[in-house]
Amino acid sequence: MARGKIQIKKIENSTNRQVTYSKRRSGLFKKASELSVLCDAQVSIIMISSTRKLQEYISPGISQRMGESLQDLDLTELVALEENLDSSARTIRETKLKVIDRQIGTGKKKVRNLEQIHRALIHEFVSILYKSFTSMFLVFRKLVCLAMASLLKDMIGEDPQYGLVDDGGDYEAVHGFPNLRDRMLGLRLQPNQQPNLQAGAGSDLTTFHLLE
Amino acid sequence: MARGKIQIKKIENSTNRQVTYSKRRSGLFKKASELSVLCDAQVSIIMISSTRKLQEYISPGISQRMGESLQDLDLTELVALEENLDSSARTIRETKLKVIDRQIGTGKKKVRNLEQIHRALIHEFVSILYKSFTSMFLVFRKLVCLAMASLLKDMIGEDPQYGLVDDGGDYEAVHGFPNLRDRMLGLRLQPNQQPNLQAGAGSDLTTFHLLE
DNA sequence: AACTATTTATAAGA
DNA sequence: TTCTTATAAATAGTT
Repeated sequence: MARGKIQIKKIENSTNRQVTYSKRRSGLFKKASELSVLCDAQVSIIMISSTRKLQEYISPGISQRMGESLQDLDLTELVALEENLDSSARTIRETKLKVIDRQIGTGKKKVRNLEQIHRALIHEFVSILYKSFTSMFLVFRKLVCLAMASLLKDMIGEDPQYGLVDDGGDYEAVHGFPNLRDRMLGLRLQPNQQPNLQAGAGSDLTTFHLLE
Repeated sequence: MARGKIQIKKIENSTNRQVTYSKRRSGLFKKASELSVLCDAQVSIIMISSTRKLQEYISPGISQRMGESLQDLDLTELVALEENLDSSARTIRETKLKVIDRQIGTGKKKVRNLEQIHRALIHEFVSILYKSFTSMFLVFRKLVCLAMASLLKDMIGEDPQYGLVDDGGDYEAVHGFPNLRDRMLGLRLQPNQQPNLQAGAGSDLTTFHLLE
């Protein structure tokens, strides 16, 4: 868009492609940031470059209860969040039932007003749901990253020479590892494992170096 | 950025805010699309407007094995994907072990070459991992949306008059519903439930109307 | 939805 | 990587 018009097709030159990626990523994140402020919206962007780097933008102010640093999230948070969600839903449901009780008690009238209250309750409930959705995604991504880091550690781990002991060849015992689901569940017990993660300086931009 | 410079702060006028949201969302998604093509990258954007609409952009070509329409995903896909991932990891591990065997068999030489092969295997493994990550996110989001739709159905469901039968007042039995986790697990058994979902016409833009 | 005067983003070059 | 700058693209305010 500058010293000449370009065609929107893959840039074949690898260097140019990376430079353009970097520039346009900045532009995209800036636009996302402006949009979230101007329009009071929540925006998340996840990108994976052709060089296998995962980078993301998450607009601030996602949730007062779950807005803690990404680094501090673990699976227990997910459980807490779910309980939080259920608790909120329960409160809303109970309020609704009280309203229904009252309406029925006064003779099954004021249906229109009841419907308005009902709508307001739904509104609050959905608000909680969508906040939870965003938060749960963060937890989920965090879990996957931790599991990936854990798997990778097994493969590139402490053994550039594969740590092999020529003791008969039970390689499977040395190299075997549990599947991703077991690993994710296992993280519940060891929450402070750190992936090889490089956070932007206090900003909303985080870069994960997936490959050494 | 046109007929006058603006300050990047919340637009207080609701109409203007929505108009700007719509315009800038288009711009953001266009930029994302261009970036993914130009730089051969994968880009996902998730936005929630101040009017409680969730919208997303996902760059095409995510995965040949999981790239099916979002509408067709369900929890069984997640399980299949996980098995797929484990299978791939196993293949890579076995190949690696064969290479190690051969190297050891020929006298524990060629360590440099072995390391190169090892790196290539890691590379392939990470490639599978990040594809899986993206796919798993899609499945996860889909699950949450289904669960949310299911919960919402309970609240606004078939009963504008709350479907109450004045039979003694066991409202809890009528209005009680399982928690989100049970609901998500339950979806495994009823995969074709549809949320109130409105997909863009074959494009990469999907809008979820979270509130009627 | 369209129209433009401006601002902003950015491609190419340094 | 960062800067410069000519030019393309995005968009704020208006109709």
